Amino acid sequence: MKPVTLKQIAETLGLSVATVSKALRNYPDVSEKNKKLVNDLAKSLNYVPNPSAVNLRTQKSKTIGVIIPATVHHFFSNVINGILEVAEKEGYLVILMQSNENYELEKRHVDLLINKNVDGILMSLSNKTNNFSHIKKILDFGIPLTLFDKISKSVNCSKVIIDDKTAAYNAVTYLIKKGHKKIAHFRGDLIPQNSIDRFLGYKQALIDNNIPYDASLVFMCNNNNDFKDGYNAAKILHKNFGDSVDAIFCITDVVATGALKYFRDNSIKVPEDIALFGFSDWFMSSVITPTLSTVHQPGFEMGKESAKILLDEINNKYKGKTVSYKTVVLDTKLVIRESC
Amino acid sequence: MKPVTLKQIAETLGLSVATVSKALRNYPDVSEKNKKLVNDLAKSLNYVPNPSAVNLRTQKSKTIGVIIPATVHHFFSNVINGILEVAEKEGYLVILMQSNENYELEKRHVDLLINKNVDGILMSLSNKTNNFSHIKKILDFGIPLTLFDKISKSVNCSKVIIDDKTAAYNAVTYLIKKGHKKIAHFRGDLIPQNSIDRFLGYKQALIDNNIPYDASLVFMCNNNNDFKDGYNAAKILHKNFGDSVDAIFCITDVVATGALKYFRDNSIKVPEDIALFGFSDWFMSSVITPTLSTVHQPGFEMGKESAKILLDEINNKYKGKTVSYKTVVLDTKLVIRESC
DNA sequence: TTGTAGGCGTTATCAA
DNA sequence: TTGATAACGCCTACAA
Repeated sequence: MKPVTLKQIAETLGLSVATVSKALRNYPDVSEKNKKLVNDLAKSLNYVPNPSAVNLRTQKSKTIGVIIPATVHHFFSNVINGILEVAEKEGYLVILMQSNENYELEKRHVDLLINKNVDGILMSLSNKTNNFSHIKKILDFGIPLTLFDKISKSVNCSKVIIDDKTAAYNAVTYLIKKGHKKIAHFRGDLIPQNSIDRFLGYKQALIDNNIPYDASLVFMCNNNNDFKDGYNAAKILHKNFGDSVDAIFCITDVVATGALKYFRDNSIKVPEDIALFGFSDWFMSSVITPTLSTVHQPGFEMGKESAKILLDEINNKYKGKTVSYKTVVLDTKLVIRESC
Repeated sequence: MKPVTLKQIAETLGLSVATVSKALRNYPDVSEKNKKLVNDLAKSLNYVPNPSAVNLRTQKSKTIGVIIPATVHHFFSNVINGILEVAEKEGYLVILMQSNENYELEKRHVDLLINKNVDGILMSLSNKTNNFSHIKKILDFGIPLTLFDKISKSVNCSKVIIDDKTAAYNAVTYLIKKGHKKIAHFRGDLIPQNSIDRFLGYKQALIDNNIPYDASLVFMCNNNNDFKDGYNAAKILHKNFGDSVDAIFCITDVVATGALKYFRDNSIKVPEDIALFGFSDWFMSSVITPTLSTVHQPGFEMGKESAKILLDEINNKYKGKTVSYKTVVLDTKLVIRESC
C-alpha cells in the first residue's frame, strides 16, 4: 500500500495536478463542481499531502524540536507532556532529544535539528552549557527559539521560567519563621542560572532575617546523581556540624530525599532533629516518610506555555510580522508537608 | 543565514550538481582531485543535505515514531531514554507521541506518523486499545513496527516484552514462602496483556502452592490514577476483610504506594500487619518508608532493544531482505526490600 | 570522468 | 476556469 498522490487523483479525474492541488486548498479559481469532485475522491482515498514534498516546497516542516537534559525526571516529563498537548492541538510533530547534561551532545542535537529544518526549537540547557555559540546559530538561521527552565540570560530569545530566587527566598523564610536558625543549603552546579538563583534566594532570606550567611553551610551537589549527592552532603554536614544545624534547604527534591535517607540510616529524626525543604514537587515527595515540604514547580504549564509562545513566534514569522521576545515567569508555591 | 545547497557548491567550484553530489557520496567515477575539492568546501561550509529533499527522493526519512501511553512514568521515561540512545547513535530522529491511554488519540497519532513517512514505528499500546485496525494499517503500508511492553499477541510484528506472568508468579511465590497465606491482588484493567498476565501469574502461584484462589481477593485498579486506585482498594479490602489478609501483590509500584498510604493513615503496619509487593521498580520505591519490594522491569534495556530491532528491520527492508519478526523477552528480577 | 535530464510530490506563476 | 511549467534540493541512469 502506497500513499495516494495528487497525480493519481488528477489522473482518475481527468484533471491536471495543478487544478487538483488548488481544489484541495480551496482556491477561488476552481469550479465548485471540480472542487467537490476532487475533495470527495481525496477523502475517500484518504489522501494526505506528502510532508517532505510540502516541506521542500514551502520550507515549513510542521515539526518542532525539543532538547532537554533528561527525560527520566518528573519535572521534565511533565514539561514534555505540556509541549505534546499544545503541539498536537496545532498539528505539529515533536522531535525529542536529550542532552544528558552534556554540552557536546547538546551542540550536535542543535545541528541535527537545524539540518532537519524544524520550524522552531524548544530547549532547556544542560548544566554544563556555558558557551552559547550553538544557540546563536539557531537564531542566525532565523529559527524561532524558546528557552525554558534552564535558560541563559545572555541569549536573546523568548523564555519561560519560574522565579527561582523568590521561590528559594520564600522557602528559606518559611524555615526561619518556623524558628530554624542554622540553615544549610545543598546547592547545585555553579553554571546553571537556577542553581545560582536558588542559592541567592537562600542567602538573601538569611540576610533579611539577620542571620549571618556562612559559606561553610553551603554544600555542592553536582555529581549528576542527585540522590547520592544529597546523601553524601548530609553525611559531611553531620560529621562537621553534629546536630547543630537545624534545617536544610535543598536544590531539588531528590537531593532532599538522599539527605533524608542518610538521616534515617543514622537515626536522626526529620523534622524533629533537622528540618528539610526540597524543590520541584516530584510525586515521590508526597509519598515518602516524612512527606517532603517543597516548592511546586509547574512543569506541565511550563511546557504548554513554552510551546504556545514558540508556535506564536513561528506563525508570526511566516506572516512576516516582526517578532518580539517575551519572558514569562510562572508562579510557584510552597507546599508544606511533614519535613519541616 | 540559509543552509548551503549542492547547487551553491557546484557553482563556486564550476562543477555540475551531479558531480558534486557524486563526489560527496564517494562515487568511483569522480576524479580524486574534484572529490577533495568538493569535500573540503562542503565541510568548510557545513554542508548538510536537505532532509526533505533526500526523503522525497529516497523515500526514507531517517526518522522513527514512538507512541507511548504516558511520559510521566518512571518506566516509560527509561524506555524513551533507551530509544533515544540507540536512535541517536544511528542518526535517527525520534518523534514522540503520547496516547494518554486513549484509543482514539492513539489512532490519530498512527495516522500522523504514517503520513509523516517515518521509517518505522515503536509503540506501546494504550490500556483501552482492543481494536487493532490502526496497527494493521501500519503493516499494510509496509512500515516496520516493533511493539514493546504493552503489546497485543494478535498483531504480527516484532515485540519486546518481559514475562509478566512468570515475574508475578515469582513475586507471589516469594510471599507464600515467607509464610503469607491470604494474599490479595490489586490488578489492572481487563484489556492489557500485562495486566492479564500478572493476574494469571498470581493465580498460578496460589494454585501451585495449594492456596485456593479467591476471586473476592482481587481488586480492580483501573481508574487511570494508580495512586488513588491503590488507596481505595486498600480501603475496601480493609473494610471487607479486616486484618485477615496478610499480603498484597500490586500490579504497579504506584498502586502499592497508594495502598501503603492508606495503611499508614490507618495505623496498619507494613510489613508487620500486611506485606506489600509492587511491580516496576520505580525510583520512588527505594526511598519510601518502608522501602518497597518489587519486580525490576528493565525500561532502559527495553527501549534500547526495541529500537535496535526496529532499526534492523528498517535496514533489512531497504536492503530488500525479507524480514522475520522476533519476540524478545527481557529478564526481570525480584527486588526484595522492607515491605515484605 | 563529467554533465544532462528526469523525477520524487507539491505549490505557485502565468499563459491559454 | 484550467493547465502547462518551473521550482524546491537531491539522486541516479544515461549520454557525452
